Amino acid sequence: MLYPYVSVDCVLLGIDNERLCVLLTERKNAGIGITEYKLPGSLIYETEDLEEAAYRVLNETTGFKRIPLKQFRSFGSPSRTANKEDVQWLENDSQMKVGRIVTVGYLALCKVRKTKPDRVYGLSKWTPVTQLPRLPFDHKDIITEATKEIRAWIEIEPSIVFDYLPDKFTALQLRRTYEIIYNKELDVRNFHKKMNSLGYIIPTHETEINVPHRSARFYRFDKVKYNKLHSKLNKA
Amino acid sequence: MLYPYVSVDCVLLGIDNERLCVLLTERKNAGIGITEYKLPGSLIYETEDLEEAAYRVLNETTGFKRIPLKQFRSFGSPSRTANKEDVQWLENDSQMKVGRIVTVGYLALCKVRKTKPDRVYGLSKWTPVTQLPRLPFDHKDIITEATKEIRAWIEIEPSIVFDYLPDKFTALQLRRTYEIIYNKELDVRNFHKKMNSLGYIIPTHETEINVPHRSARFYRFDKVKYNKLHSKLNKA
DNA sequence: CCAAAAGTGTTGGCCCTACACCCATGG
DNA sequence: CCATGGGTGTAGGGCCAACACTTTTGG
Repeated sequence: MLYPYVSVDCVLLGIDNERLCVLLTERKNAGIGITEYKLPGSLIYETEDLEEAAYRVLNETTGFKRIPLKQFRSFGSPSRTANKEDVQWLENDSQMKVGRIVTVGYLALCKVRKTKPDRVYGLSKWTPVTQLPRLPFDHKDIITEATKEIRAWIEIEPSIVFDYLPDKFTALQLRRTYEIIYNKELDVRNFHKKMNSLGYIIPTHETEINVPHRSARFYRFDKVKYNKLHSKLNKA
Repeated sequence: MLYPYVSVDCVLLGIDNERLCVLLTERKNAGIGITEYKLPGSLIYETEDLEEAAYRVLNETTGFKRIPLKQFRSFGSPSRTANKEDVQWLENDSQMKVGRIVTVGYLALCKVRKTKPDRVYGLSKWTPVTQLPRLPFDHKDIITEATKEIRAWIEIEPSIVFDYLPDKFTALQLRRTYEIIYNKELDVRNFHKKMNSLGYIIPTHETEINVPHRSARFYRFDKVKYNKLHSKLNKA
């Protein structure tokens, strides 16, 4: 049974074509010939924890099950449901009468390529955060808050960027990720130095092939070493 | 009209007798001769924003109106309301039937002395976070999360410590505040240097009187200078 | 004169920044 | 041979941490 007072919304961020993008899902039943988008989200079930609901949405939308999702803020203005069209759509979709809804925002950085269209949510689409379409409720505000939050989160838990990257990645890919998220250029040499000094980014013996320039080395993220280094910090 | 699905809880932290303390309010109607405590909190009203509700609770409990309150996390486990006694009390108190409740946690650092007992909330009591009594729902978890959060918040917005301190304060008072919140000793000389280098902590010409040792200078927090310094950071 | 806290400078290490050149590869 | 990105070292500045003594005041 759905609990029609509280929802979760997931802001899934990824990088596509050198732009920071957010995953939007198609609104089903928006009307004939009309395609509208929204943040992936759902009313919670009566017996479901908030985090559980967020992981359900993540999985239904992307197929991912275990990437770290962070609760970053709740949104509860009574005027969230001021737009009658939005409420109407939600009532159709959930088959419930809804009044005011407080929503809990969750955030993740994840791979753009691997997401898939889904039975539950319909088509989804990675959209640059600078080119958002009209969105229902206060979804634009939620996205704005989420993009601010992601930087703070990466500083606390740098490992989340490796959920976004492929298992083997080049120094350039990692650098670009930081450049796009922080929206500034980073010095190549300093970046290499820092990367090598961390101890948990391990050079492999594989390199790129078939590139029209010197081939880049692939690196991998060593989770075990990372965890050891970070568990020490907690004690200090 | 109360909205019996969502509540706010305020974790008001302060320092008393060299210990980090949290404000707990008396549960009214707990039973004859029994004194029970809880976090100051309330169901939200139907037309009230979350932040509005949090400020209402702050004001009703402490008389403070404008100190910065930060939303830090929501708690929504279905088992929050597992304890029937807690639910019973809440139903008595609110005169409403309640089932599951999602609560939004707010956090502030504030002055211990100036709080006052209140008509709405009954007596309140500053209690060391290491000596909490039995608390209803998941209030202990909420306090634990809040004490973790306060450090991160001070780093982002150092001005909040001055809401806790009196208008004129000594270097020792400020240092003790940091020592207690971060739970480690700070070097006196380095602390003075840092304090003087910030530019928004202004020495006054007043000093302590009637102390059995060299009297300390009072400092004040210059909000205007602070804001100027910080608005530059936002642009960079 | 004693106890208690106030106040004050210097040094070394670490980390961050800025900056320029040669290397490997495919076309 | 050229275009493209890969990969490397050094020097200066700022910030933090460590460290000890003299001053003031009340009792």
